[in-house]
Amino acid sequence: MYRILLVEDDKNLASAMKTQIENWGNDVHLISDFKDIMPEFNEYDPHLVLLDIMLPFFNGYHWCETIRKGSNVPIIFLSSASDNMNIVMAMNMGGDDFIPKPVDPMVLTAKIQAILRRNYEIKASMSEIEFEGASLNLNDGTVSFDGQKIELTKNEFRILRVLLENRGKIVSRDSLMTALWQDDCYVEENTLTVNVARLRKKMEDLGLKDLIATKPRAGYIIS
Amino acid sequence: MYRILLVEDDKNLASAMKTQIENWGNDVHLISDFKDIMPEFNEYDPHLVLLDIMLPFFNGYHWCETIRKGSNVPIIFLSSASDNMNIVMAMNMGGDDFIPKPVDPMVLTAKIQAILRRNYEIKASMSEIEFEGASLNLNDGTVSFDGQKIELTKNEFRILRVLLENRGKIVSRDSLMTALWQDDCYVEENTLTVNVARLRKKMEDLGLKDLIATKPRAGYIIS
DNA sequence: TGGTTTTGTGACAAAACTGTCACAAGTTCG
DNA sequence: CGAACTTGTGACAGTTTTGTCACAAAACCA
Repeated sequence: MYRILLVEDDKNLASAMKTQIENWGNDVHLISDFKDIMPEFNEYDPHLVLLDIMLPFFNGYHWCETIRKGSNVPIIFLSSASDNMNIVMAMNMGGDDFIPKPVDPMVLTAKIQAILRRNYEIKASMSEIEFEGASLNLNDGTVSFDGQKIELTKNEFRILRVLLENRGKIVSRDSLMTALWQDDCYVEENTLTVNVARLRKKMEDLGLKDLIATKPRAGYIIS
Repeated sequence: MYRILLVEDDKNLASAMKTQIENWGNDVHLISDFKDIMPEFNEYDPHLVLLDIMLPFFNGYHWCETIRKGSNVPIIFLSSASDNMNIVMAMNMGGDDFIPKPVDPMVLTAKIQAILRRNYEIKASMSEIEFEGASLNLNDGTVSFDGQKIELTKNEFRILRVLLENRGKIVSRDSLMTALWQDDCYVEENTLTVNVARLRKKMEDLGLKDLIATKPRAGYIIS
C-alpha cells in the first residue's frame, strides 16, 4: 500500500486517475493548492509523485526542482507535450520516467508498478558500491577485495560509506562527525581520527593501501 | 563508469549506440551470440541491460525472464513495436523502462542516466521499511515508533530485515540461520532463538507487542 | 495423558566495539 | 627555523554484543 501524490490540475482526469490507481490497491492524494504544493507534499510524504508539466502558477519542472532539494522520491512526469526534448529535460531534472498524455490506464499502472518495485522492493542491485576493485556491501557492511571479505563495525561502515558516496570530493571532518554522531551526543574531535585510523588499518590489512587520503585542514578523500 | 550490456542484433545500430554511450563515459558490451546470451551476461556482470525485443532465436521477453531468475539488474527494453500492449508487457516482466525505436540519442542517454542514478546512486528513498506504524531504517539499523527510536545490533537488524522482506510469509529457522551465519561458522541452533528473543524484547520495549509470531516446527512470521 | 521434540529464558564469560587519554608525527605559516 | 596547530598512534577501560549453557515452558503426537 503506497502513497501516491498526483499533481494534475485537470480535475476530471485527476479523479479518474485517482480511482484507477486506488482500485489497484494504493492510496492517492490530489493536490488542491497549485500555488504551493510543498505543504501537501510534506504532509502526505508520498512514495511516488505523478507530476503534470503544464500547471497553473508554476510548471512541473519547477516543482520537480523544489522537491529534489529535499527528497529523492521517485517522480513520473505526465505531459501531452511528449517530444524528445521534454523527455530529456524531465529526466535530467531528476525525473524517473515520462508518460505521454493521453494516459493509457494500463501503461500508467505498469510504469508506477515498475518504479515502486525498483525503489522499494528490490535491494540486491544497489546493495554495493564498487571502488578500486573492491566492493562495499551496503546490506551487511562487509568489504570484499581480492577474494577476501571482512566485516566493518558500524562506525567504520559509516565513514567508508560517506567517503565513497562523495568519492573525488573532500569530506570535512565536521560533516563526518555529524554523520556519525548527529549532535545528540558530544564526542571528542580525536575520536573521529581514531575511527578513521581503525578503518584504514582494516583496509590495509585487506590490501587496500592509501585508500583514504588526508587533506590537512580540509578533511578526508577517496579519489 | 558503469558496464552496460547491449542486446541488439542490428550490427550497425548496435555499434552506433555503443559509440554514443561510451562517449558519454561508460563501458558497453555487445552481445555476439544470440543463441545464448547468458554466458556473456554472467561474464560481463552489467549494471544495466539494453534489451531489444525482436531478436534471432529468442525474443527480448525470453531473455528478460531468464535474467530475472537470477538478477535484479535494471533492464531497458528497446523496440519499434512500441504500442501500449508491448510497454505494459515489458514492465510487467520486470523491465524498468521502454524506449521506442528509432532511438533518439539524447533520450537514450537521459533514460540510462535516470535509471543508473535511481539504482546505484540514490539511497535515501529506499532507506526504510514501514510496518505496523513503525519503520526500520536500513541505513543505520534503527527502528522508529511512536516518536521513539532505538538502535538494533547487527543480528537483530538482520533478523528483522529478513522477516520484513518476507512479511506475511513464514521464514524457516534454517533460512534465518544461513542469513545470519552463512555456513562459514557453526553456531548452535539455540543461538538463533536467543537472538530472536532479544529482538522481541527490544520491540516490546518500544511498544510493538507480539510483532514476531512463532509458527512451531515451521519458523517465524510477521504478518 | 505422558513422553518427546521444539522453542523460550536468565545468566555468564568471551569477544568485539568504542571513546578517551597521553604523546608522537606531520603540517602550516610567520 | 620554530611555535602553533592539526592529525596519527598505541594503550586502556567501560560498555555492548554475542554465543553458549542449563533449565523452563510450550507444542506436538502417539
